Amino acid sequence: MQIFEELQARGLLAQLTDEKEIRELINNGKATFYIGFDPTAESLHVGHFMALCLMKRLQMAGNKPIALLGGGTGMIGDPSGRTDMRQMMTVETINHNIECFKKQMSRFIDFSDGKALMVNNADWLMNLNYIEVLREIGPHFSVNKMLRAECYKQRMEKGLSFLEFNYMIMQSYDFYKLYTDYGCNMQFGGDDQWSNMLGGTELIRRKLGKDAHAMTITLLLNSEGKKMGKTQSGAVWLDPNKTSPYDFYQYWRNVADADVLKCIRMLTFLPLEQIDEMDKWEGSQLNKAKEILAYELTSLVHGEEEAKKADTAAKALFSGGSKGGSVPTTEISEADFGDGLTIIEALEKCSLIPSRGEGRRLVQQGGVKVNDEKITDIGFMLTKESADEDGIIMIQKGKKTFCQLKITK
RNA sequence: GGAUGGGUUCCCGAGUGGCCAAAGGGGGCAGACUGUAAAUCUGUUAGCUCAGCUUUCGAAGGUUCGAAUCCUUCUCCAUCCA
Repeated sequence: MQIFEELQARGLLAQLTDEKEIRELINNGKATFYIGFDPTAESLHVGHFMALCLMKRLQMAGNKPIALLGGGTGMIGDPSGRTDMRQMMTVETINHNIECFKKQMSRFIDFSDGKALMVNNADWLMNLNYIEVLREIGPHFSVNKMLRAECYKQRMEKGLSFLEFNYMIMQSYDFYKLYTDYGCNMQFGGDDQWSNMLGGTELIRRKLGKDAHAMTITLLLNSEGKKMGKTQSGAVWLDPNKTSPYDFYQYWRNVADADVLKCIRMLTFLPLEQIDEMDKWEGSQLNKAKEILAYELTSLVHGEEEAKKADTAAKALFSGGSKGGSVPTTEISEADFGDGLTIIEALEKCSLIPSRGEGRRLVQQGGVKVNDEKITDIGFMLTKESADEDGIIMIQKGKKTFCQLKITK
């Protein structure tokens, strides 16, 4: 099975400009393709991860990837599919984020010996001359057509600023620039990028009379149609300091039954035959599939060692309550611990609650356990006797959230 | 630039002088049931030193014993006209 067929079988392909051409190119390793990443945060997230995996797969098949960092486009902010304008980022933030992106990307993609390129569109976008651009590029874009683009639909009701409206033009220009400078003949991206990407192929055709191709990756949606990789408190980050390997593991361990197989297919590198086998699993057997998903992904993102730790921690906690592995730990000095902490103070210390009021409520509703024993008295004191020989007190919030409070000398 | 409508708590959305920390829904959190799933049911959802107090209804002033509600100015958004 060749790379194109594999991508198809994994359900990764969404829209393509020309299926036959693209198949031909990537199966024969003749594609030089780019994927753009706007530095919107200081860490990559799951959506980026999918794109990077795609990059890796195609690289392994002999194609040449270009990772484009959006130092210039990040100054504008992509309005695609959003209901309101992004907050504008300062130049400092953008540069900081770019540095973070670079580090993370190098862990997934081999950039050595020109096997892959990393470029920053700030290098050419920042110095454009307004009038020149208008005359060179402007005539090739129809405002009517742009306004009809799917990605602006939501914005036609709420309002779209001229700043954001120009995003598509900048992205199109990127593709044009990469085509002329690096022979980049293909662009990949998330499915929400489709109209922006078509802008690029169109521009290349109009300006150079050449064909370039675009292909989008299916957005990873859950069975309710929402983007995966998001939690209440924000995205699931790849940076271990922003989302710990344990939390990362838990996120995937907890996906809905209906989504497990899709996630395994799209996100892991497990052979398709093995996945098809799992497809037959049902009911509580799917729990096993979730473990595999969580383990595989954690291992890809954080390394095998971290994956093992998260796995042991989870198994220990959910089937007994003993400690071990990488359970989130909060340390407290003996002096700070003093004669003891109230249960509320302890919850606060472990960042398990956003406010003390919430803590009280939790305790009163029976949502807190200490060393596996339910606490319902809000005046409950943790003392040194609560700790085991290693000075650890296991605090549990709800069914799934654990934190060990460790008293250090 | 002109006219009109609007900005309410995490989101949507009621509220038009005291009974308002503000209806209802969504989402979140917790409990029950389970498989760390889904569905369902129940409770809860501004903060604190929690039967009390403090901060909140775009912003700043003002009227009033008392303002999310009335007045003034400012600001932001949408629609229509230019």
